[in-house]
Amino acid sequence: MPGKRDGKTGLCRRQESVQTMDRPASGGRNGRVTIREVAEDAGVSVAAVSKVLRDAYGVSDVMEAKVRASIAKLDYRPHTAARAMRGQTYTIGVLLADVKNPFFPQVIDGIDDGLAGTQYVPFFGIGHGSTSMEKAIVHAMVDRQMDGLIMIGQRMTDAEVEATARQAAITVIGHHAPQATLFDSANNDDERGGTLVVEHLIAQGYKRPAMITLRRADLGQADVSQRREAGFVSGMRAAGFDDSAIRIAAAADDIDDVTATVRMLLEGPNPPDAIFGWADYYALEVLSAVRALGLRVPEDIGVIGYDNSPPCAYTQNDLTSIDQSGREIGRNAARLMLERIAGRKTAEHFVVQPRVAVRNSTALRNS
Amino acid sequence: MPGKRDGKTGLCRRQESVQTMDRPASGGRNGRVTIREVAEDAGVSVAAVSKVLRDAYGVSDVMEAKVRASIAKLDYRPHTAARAMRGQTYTIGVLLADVKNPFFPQVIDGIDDGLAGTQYVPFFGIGHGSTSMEKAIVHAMVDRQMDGLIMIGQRMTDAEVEATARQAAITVIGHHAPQATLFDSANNDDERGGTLVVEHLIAQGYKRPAMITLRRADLGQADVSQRREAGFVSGMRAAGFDDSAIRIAAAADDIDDVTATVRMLLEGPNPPDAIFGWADYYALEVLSAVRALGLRVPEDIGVIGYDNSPPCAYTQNDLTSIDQSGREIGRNAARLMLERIAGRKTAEHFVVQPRVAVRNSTALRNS
DNA sequence: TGTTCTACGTTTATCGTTCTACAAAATCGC
DNA sequence: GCGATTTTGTAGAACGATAAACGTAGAACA
Repeated sequence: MPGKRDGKTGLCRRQESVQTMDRPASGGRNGRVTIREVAEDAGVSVAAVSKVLRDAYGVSDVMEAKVRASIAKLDYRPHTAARAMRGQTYTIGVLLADVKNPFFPQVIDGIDDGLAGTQYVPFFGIGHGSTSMEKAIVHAMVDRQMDGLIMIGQRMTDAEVEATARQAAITVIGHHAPQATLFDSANNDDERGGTLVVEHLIAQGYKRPAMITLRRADLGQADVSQRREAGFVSGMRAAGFDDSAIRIAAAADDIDDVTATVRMLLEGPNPPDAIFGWADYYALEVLSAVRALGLRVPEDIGVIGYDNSPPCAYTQNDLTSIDQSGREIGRNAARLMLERIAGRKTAEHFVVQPRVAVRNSTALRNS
Repeated sequence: MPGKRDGKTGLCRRQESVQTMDRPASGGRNGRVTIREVAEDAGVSVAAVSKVLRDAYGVSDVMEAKVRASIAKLDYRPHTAARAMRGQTYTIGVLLADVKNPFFPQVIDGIDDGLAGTQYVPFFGIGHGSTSMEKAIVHAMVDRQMDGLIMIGQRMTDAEVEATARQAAITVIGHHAPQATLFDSANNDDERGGTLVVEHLIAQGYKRPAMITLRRADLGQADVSQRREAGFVSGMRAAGFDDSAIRIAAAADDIDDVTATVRMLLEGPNPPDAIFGWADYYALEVLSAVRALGLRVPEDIGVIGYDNSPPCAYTQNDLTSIDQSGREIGRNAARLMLERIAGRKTAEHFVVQPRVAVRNSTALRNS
């Protein structure tokens, strides 16, 4: 018995139990108005109300008016779980790889923009940077019959995403899969962005740029950090650097490791004079590390990030960054999602061009 | 059998659309394994499977083993929507007042801790600082039969929360309602925290502390910013300040307004020598503003925040802050929630004591 | 020995929607 | 004015779980 819920089935001898009214928090309807009551009140059939709700075909203006009046009068709200049994849930699951990344709020704003005025509501799952947690969340979303999933910065493989795509519409953000046919994507051109970084640093007069990127075992070529690395490399080559002079250090997603990696770079032989953090939240930690070493930014060392998230603008950061129009990306992701749900069967991959948002952290002038 | 799903009622508004047979995106089961198939495979009744699933009373070990084997073999996952019709959804809705606040991730980690090992999954709704949006999200959560709601930093009135509490178990975080009986809460002692700020600043030698707080029309006494203000005021009084010397300026949740407010304070008569931002994300903007004015921190002006969120530790911020043990709060909120769902009927209000996390931004020494 | 209790398992009604199939009414074409 | 459509509306079967009610067999008790 211990550990089991609900010790009483029909076993109680004294069955006279008074039907208490108090509804515990869980289960059971709470005097919720149902579609049946609305139908009764409006003097039409249940099916008619359902049609009005879904904006379906075959509803006269007069009937619609009656039904809407009753809905308003009774303050009826459709029971989403019941809907899910037959139709849609009008719910979009959004998987956030983590909640600390200051870039994501912009994307979320964009998603909200794109969903505004529809019946769809976004709910968020937070992956905490763990692939297994991401998978669990995706499962939980599918179990809940969500109509579509938007995944931001997730690290699942394309195959895993495609498997899920058979159960719900999917749009990925921060993951390049231009060849994918079963799901859509919305991104900026991360490779171009990586190259922009080099071009900007060189133009500012820096001579020895290095990059700090994300260290993870499970990254594939589709990952944004890898694309940015690729762009960085080709930019460096184009600027005349020998491959042996192109330095990319990897650090775990953890301030201590980022700090240690920065130290290693700066205290080693031939230290860089500018560091590119693959994302703002890395670059902000790079700033912290170089300041802790007593270096001046931008004179002793330039720092540049990626995302152009709000903290970049703070005076104490004043961080140059690559703007990837997060809000625009979010807006388009929502649009793609709605189109998929509406029936589009072919894949679409939205890409926006990045640009440099110049601030003081790379303000070294050509000497 | 696989019969004709989706003849799709020839009812489309315009008859242009040719409905294809497979609709991955919306509705309909996708070859999902059902409880019935599990029952058949295991050679027991569906009720038996259901009992195993719910860990309910009346299951022999041998039957449980059989059922679990079949579940594993068929990779069965319960259909949450179907469960919601009769029982629970095993879903906890978490309302985040906004995503930008760097304090919330800690709380979320705590919630995850508290939910780990249970069947419950948290899903997040994001309020973007708008009360109407908060209400919409709460509605959406209730519509989806979520078993409980944890609200972080929301601004709804107690009456509104209590109305919702009749439909789902509720725990609030960042909102003081010690008298509430229908829902639980988990907080730090914000009033004490406000006083701690004054005590710390005075001990460091600052002479004229001021506070910058949140300006909103709809704040009540239950709100954390108000509690912190109250603590600040009583701390100042205890330190011997006359009421006329206690300055609390309000700024909208917006970097430009915070910057303008800081300017106004510092360029006005009798400027403060230390500023307390009611939350870290305000204090970080205060730091930005004072640096933009060319002031040195901590010599010319001390700055202190509240929450002790990760960015405080960055060298460029090095921000003293009040630690309110967010993770602990989150953990307890989850615990309270699970207890409520399990049937607790009396309210419980968890409070943790705040403490000062000293850093360089208030390092002025007694002269 | 008969009665009660307990443990375990099944049958079946039910939750609130959607959507197919069908009927009735209105409109159209000629 | 009459058949052929189109429009508007309804009835009722799912959807996949939960849980109340009940059956049965054996153990414990008297």
